[in-house]
Amino acid sequence: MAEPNMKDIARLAGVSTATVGRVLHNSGYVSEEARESVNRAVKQLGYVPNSYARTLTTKRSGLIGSMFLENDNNLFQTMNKVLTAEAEARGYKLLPIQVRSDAHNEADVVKQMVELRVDALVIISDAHLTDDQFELLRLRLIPVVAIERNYPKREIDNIYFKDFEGAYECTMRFIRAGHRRIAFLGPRPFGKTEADRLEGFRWAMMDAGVPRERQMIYQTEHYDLEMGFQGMENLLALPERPTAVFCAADMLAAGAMQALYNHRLRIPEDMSISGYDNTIARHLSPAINSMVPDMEKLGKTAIDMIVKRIRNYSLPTQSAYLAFDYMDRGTIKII
Amino acid sequence: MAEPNMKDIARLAGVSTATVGRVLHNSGYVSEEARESVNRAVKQLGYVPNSYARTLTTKRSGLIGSMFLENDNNLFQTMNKVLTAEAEARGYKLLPIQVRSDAHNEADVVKQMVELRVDALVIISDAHLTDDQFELLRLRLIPVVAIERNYPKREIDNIYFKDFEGAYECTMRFIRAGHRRIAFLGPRPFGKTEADRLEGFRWAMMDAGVPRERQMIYQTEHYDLEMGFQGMENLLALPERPTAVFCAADMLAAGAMQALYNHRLRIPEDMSISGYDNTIARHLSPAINSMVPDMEKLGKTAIDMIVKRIRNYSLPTQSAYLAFDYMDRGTIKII
DNA sequence: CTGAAAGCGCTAACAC
DNA sequence: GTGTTAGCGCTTTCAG
Repeated sequence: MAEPNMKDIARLAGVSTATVGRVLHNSGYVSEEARESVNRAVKQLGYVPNSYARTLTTKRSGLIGSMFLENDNNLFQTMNKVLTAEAEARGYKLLPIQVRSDAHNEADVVKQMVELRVDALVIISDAHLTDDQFELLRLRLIPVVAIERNYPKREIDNIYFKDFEGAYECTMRFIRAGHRRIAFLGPRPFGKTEADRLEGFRWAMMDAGVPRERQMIYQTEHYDLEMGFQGMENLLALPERPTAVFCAADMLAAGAMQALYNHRLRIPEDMSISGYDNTIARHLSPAINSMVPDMEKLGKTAIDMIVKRIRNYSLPTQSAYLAFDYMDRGTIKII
Repeated sequence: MAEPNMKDIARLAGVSTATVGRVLHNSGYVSEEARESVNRAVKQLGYVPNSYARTLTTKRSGLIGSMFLENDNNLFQTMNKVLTAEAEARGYKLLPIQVRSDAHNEADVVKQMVELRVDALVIISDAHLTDDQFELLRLRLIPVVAIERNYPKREIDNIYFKDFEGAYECTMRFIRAGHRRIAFLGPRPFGKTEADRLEGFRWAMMDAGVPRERQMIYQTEHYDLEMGFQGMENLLALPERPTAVFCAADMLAAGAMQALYNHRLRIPEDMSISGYDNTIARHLSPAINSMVPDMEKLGKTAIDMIVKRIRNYSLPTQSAYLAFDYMDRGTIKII
């Protein structure tokens, strides 16, 4: 018998399937005697409940989907980890689906999620949805929470990190250490996250008395290593080099550091540097300062929003801003 | 109507659910007329099939589970990516579940997989199972393929990488460049993979005329950055320093490079180095030589083994050894 | 070419 | 305390 079911258990235990159910869910009154014989039968037959039958009846999958793009760094992986942990703590399971960039796949992920009847969906960062997909989710009354993205026209909860404050603090650290010629090396502001990081830098610099037009800013198209390399090369070629570079992502810092290495410039003696997001900062030579997002809080907040909205779909839109911690690894020279 | 089903479609299209099914699966004869009105109804109602009902009837989930431990590097993530792609090409979906190390979770993952009625299971590297869990899978006739691990007593297919050959080649590259004082910095041989890498090094060295007892070997407990750092510190403290270090994992190389950085030793001028597995090799300063596992092949092989065993569970055990490619980034000095 | 109907395994009333 | 039974939405014969 490859697939024993409740009926098999009931028969072997000499009870009805209802009683088996009661034992399995610890609900209602069951005699000690019945409970034991059911448990024995379960063990003997190696019974494992069929989640499909259960979901079909209860119309509740207990699944929270999570969509994310493939990505070199492990930021999304970490997010999924905390989401999984928190989801389980609240009686749900996380179903993480990586959106591959090839072909039709992108459009199908949401359909897949709906097919699996997820009770809610987390959209991580730039795993963008089309209007049709949002519409599908709305029709199905599936709560959606977006991380690091906002969809103002839609009833979608969102969670952001305090990127303005984070970038401001990062820059301030350089300033307080005596730097003035500080460069910004980061992506062009294609999203709020990116824009906030740039603005955080700009405001800190202005507060330090460096007017906007005199600020050194190198913008990249993405978060790629090569672009960080190129950025640093450009900055080094300037008539007046910066003494410090604020990289708006660890991966860009990694590329930048390869350029520094080629030029035989040392950190922090010849150049001060910091990264952002603390993804690979710890693994570089040397390990660099970075901003650490509060992941625990992310998990808790996201799942909390979801649970609330599952209870009441028509709640007003929820928002949250989460903090960073500065991780100092000594890559800023004090001058 | 939040959840239209086949009956709703049938009613709206003026046909029976059987016909709806035929249209949905492109099977059997359906009049053009019927087909169109069904498709129209599907669109109009935003119908999405209920996978739970389908699975309940067909007793085939179309899911292939994949279990892996959380891990700093993105090797497992890459594996899941190729497995997903290949699974989809063969009409399956991959269900990747990360085994968290906290509490009971470890034991429950397999049960979860069985609850979801996965058609097969991939065990990645050291996501080890207990005897009970194997037994559960065997009872259910669920095919299992293990990557980088072997379970000789059980009917489990396995896939390995050619770690002996890979390590041999890595070491030979140093030797051919004129090095003799080559150190091994890698994990103690707690598994076949690890043992093979160590042996590959040893044999290459012996072939180069360095007797076993004169080989410099520093063994670590795991693949941690800190252990790589410590290892390099130890090697540098030797009366006769190595001129080259073969790191049996990129992460160890990253740690080792932090030690080199502190000592102001440059790569490859002062020390030649190579990593392994090509996980973060590309991101380090400088980017280092590494062994690149053939991931495409891994995906294809794993899913192929699985499909074969789904067709015929009692096939003899299948094994595969996959090759590496050497990636030269110029971190070996020619002497 | 199309429809009716019998399950798949489980849950949740509702009786007893 | 326990058992009966009616679905959940789909696939799949089997008749037409």
